[in-house]
Amino acid sequence: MSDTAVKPPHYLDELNEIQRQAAMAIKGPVLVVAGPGSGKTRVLTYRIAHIIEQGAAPWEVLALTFTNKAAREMKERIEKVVGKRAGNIWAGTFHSLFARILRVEAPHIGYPSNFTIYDSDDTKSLIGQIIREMNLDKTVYQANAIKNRISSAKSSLITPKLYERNESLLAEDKGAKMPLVSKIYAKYVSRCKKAGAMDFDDLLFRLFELFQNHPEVVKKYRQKFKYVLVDEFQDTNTLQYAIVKKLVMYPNSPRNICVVGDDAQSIYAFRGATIQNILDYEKDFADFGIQTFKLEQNYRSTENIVAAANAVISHNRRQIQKKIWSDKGEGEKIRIIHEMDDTQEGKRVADTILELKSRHHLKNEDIAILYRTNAQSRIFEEYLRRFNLAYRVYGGLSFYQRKEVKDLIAYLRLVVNPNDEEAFRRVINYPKRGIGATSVGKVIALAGQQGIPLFEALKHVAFPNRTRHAADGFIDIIEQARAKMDKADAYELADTIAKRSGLLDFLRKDTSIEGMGRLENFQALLDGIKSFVEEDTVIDTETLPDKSLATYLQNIALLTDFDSNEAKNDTDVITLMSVHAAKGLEFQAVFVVGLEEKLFPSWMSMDTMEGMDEERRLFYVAITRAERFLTLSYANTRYRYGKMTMNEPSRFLSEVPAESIESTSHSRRSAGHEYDRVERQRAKVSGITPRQRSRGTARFAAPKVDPSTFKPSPIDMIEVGVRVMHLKFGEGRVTKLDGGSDNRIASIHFSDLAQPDKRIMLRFAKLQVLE
DNA sequence: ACCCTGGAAGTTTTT
DNA sequence: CTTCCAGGGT
Repeated sequence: MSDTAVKPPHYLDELNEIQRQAAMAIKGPVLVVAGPGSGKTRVLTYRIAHIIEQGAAPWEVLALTFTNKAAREMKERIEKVVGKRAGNIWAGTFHSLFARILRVEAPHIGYPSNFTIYDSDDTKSLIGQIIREMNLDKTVYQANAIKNRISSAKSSLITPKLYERNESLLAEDKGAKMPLVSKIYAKYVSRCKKAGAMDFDDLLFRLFELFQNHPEVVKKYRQKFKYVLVDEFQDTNTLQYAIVKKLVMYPNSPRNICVVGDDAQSIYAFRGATIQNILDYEKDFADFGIQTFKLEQNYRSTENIVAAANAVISHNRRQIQKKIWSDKGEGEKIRIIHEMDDTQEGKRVADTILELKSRHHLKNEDIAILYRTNAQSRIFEEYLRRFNLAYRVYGGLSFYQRKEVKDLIAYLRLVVNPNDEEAFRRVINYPKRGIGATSVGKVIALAGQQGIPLFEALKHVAFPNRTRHAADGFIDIIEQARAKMDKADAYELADTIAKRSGLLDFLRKDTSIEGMGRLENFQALLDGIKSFVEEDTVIDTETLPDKSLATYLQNIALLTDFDSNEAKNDTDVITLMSVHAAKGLEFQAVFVVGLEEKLFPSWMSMDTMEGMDEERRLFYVAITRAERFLTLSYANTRYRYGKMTMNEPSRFLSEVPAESIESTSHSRRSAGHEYDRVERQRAKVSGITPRQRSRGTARFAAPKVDPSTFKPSPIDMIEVGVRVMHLKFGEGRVTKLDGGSDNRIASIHFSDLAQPDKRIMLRFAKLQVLE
């Protein structure tokens, strides 16, 4: 290259050669195959920055991600390069960006622009309602199962009409003794439409329909979005890819599209995702000069971890060839923890966390516990609390799914969209106002007869006087708020409703601990609405981000647990989450727990090859979250629905190469800590398991320390002469200290023991100083 | 119309 | 072990 060549802009200097090529190839179709920790996000962000630096307007860039968090991070990083303009990039989740488009275009397909978004609970409840109305046996027609079937039909572009004609789907339903699923599907769709509501899948499906049937609309967006990027492409479903194609595949299109993905990390097949999309993509764009880049250097993990990951994934057959490597040095070996039961697994993990923290100066935020099912978090929470380790559980119930929060939101939804059936049913008699099941039945009957919305029917049903009065009161609350909708902002409306509906008073009356918690959440919701109103968001020139209630509701409908503002308060905490939720994250130390057959891999997936492969990819995702320390754990028995179950160790454990595994004190053969061996021995003798004893049911040889109040003191509090408490040895006095600062050893006299003098390494021991 | 209670059923993974 | 719901009593 001559010396007159332009030096690449500075932000590109932060990329390696192949990353830079991928970032700079902004014209034409691009496929980036990105292994874990290979700087995928970095490439995407600098690529977008580059696109803008090369002259494109921010709003001409469409970047589709799977989580709000990923989108937010991306925007923040782009902002560092191109400044405030980054705010105008269309970066967000499929669902949120499509909702934004639909907000404008919905009238084209017979929806109001203030349509409601039904979340999973709404969907499930409506399906349940339909099943009840059809007088079907709900133990046969399970709402959840049907919801999944409808969801996957939509994700494969199958309308109710197509469903009815699809022999194989019908046969499957018959086989499952549910021949009427197609009928339920049809009813469900028409009820959603009548309610002016879209479920999560509709946000994609309806947009596709819109693009399909309204050429002038799709044309508008084709012209607008000159650059399209898709993150986590392996997790897109048929429908999502179909929409993306609608946007970039048309005559004379520049086809400036870049998809980034890793087939080995595809973990959402259950939701219709298919790596077939990657293969199709290569085929679809083959004639248009597709460029493929493989990012194979892992900057995240040590060589041991990468080697383990490679070995594990090699058990899967179909995959895009690549060799992930790291130059971070061999690093620590992988530890395996084997315990007798789930309780001990919990304790041992907490134990190991303490040890890691003191030995390697890790902070809580460097540590994560990952499990296959959310239900597993409990035991770990219990022990982390006992050991005084701060943590946060992600997943499970998000803030916006809590009852007290949903109740107020239902009122607000009804104000914005009086046809919203689910919101109506939720609050028509909550708090109790004397409109019971019989009355609601009348409303539903009338609405059905006359084909009018429930809220409309409520006005016209002939009720007894007392009920009529109650109904009028309810109608009044909603309609007064609606009348003020144009003038008042979201907070004013919400505040009024909170008071007038009686929700606030109702919550205030409950003075139990849980009740106060609920009130707190309720207030937090109001505060949240207030800050939504007051917050200065970057003004988007196209889709006016107003402070209206409708906008607020749309925003929160697509938030997950990850996005709640609670998370910001507690910073230095250990992360507990499902493996699915951990995708895209990284931690210094990772614990993958519950590695047993039927749990991880899940029993639901074990009967098919595809299912097993997906579980293995899930395991691959789990172990590649770790930067330096990886611990895998399993237990022989585990409580499920209150009864004990026995499990074999997960097959995945045996797929981890032996040379990556620490073999000294924690090998698979080793039964565990000294403490636990003692416990088990005692159990054998007394017939009492450690589990029972730790619950305080036994009086035998139990330590005199109550583990639930035991709080280990910091090491530097321990001095000669100090009285201390030890979990297993009881009370003692420090007689001597020696060893260097990193390696101090205390001699302690425990008067209750047969052999009272112990020497204890302080960095491992947990001692509580007694005042 | 509302409250209480006993029995049954349920847990993959998520936007 | 929880959560949900139906059915009976008030």
